[in-house]
Amino acid sequence: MALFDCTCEATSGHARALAYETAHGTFHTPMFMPVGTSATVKGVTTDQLRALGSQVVLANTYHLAMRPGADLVEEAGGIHRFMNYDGPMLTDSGGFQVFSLADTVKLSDDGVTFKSIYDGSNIHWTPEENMVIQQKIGADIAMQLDQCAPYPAERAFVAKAVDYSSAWARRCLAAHTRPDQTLFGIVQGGMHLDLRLESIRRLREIEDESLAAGGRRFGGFGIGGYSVGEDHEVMFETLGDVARACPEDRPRYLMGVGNPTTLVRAVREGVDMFDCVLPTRTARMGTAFSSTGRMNMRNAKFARDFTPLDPACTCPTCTNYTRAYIRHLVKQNEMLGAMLLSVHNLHFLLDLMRRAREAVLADAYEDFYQAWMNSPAAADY
RNA sequence: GGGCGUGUGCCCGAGUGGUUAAAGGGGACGGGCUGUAAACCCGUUGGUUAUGCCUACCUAGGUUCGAAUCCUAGCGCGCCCA
Repeated sequence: MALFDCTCEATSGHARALAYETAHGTFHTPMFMPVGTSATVKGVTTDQLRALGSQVVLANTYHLAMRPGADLVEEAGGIHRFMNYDGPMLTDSGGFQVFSLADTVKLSDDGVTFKSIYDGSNIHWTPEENMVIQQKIGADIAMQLDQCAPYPAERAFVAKAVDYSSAWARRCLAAHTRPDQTLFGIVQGGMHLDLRLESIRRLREIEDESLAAGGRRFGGFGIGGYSVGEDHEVMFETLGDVARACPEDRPRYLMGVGNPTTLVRAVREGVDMFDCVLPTRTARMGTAFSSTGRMNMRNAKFARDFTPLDPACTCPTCTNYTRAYIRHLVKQNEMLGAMLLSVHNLHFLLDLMRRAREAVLADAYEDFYQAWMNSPAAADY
């Protein structure tokens, strides 16, 4: 396989099992990607990530550009060497910060202006400048600069977000040159199917033009702007049509979604990749994912429960520690509690997608889906 | 033995006549977290036969229309003097 080749190994209904070649190894879908915003998956070492079977790990362009700075990461030998992770990596462009830090952001046709959360300074990025930064950081996959619209939002506002995002997609693709890195486009359009399809149409047009001019194409399609406050059912009204309108020969990446049931459903709609802070953030806050549903480890009912966190789980946390101990750590605000739960929650989602992949390879995804939806956990996520 | 100070809800602690079932922390209990400004945020936290009633600011008396708040005595604790 050549760099960035994408092979479809199997399908089962709309669900797919892909193999995708990067300079740091091949990753296989369906897949969940742990989020390591500031060049660290909080509380988890890269050795542990490897042992958990983590494939792609995310980092964030906005945060790394502010601290420690893209030049420093480049000087360190790139993001992989800097954080000691030799697997595939992906950087989000900062598009999510256009949403999450909206109060400090100004948009224009020429890009985005942030007020740094670190020191209050103003940072202006054109799409080209964003590409320069992401290429210095050096992840295997860069995301285009985009605008993630909130929900609810006026249709005109969402349409404008599509305009900005597609204009910036064109400029990002033209500016992206690093040979060992690929660039994903991002679909916007909120909960409006016509805007979503228009967004996809423009991305395909942009890469057709690029290819015709001897340029590159997108390595995959990010589906952004979901999970921004809407009910899950609202997302599923359009997600399947959106996913399947994306090119069939490349990964479809539903950005920012980590709810287990949502993952199982989205794979059935043809989505291949996911990332989310949910497993690690909820872990730090004391919540565990389990085969029987969510467990708030602060709850008094676990005080004298000397059984494993999830008896059905094989992760290091579940094989070595009890609920009572983890509750004690969480209640005392001991950092080990957050670390053990982070490992467990990541294992839960990584393993869920591993089993989803096996089901696709066996052309039995519908059975896997039904089994999950009928499990005690499904209703709890 | 004498002087001065102090005693508040599970804990610490504010309050020094009425708007006080009593600020604020902590703890406890519960909830939330979705391309990470989050080891964070939000509730509840005297009892009850509950738009009321009861019990409560060391104890017992007292002043007052009204006291956690003022007075007296006792008890506990702290510091200083002997």
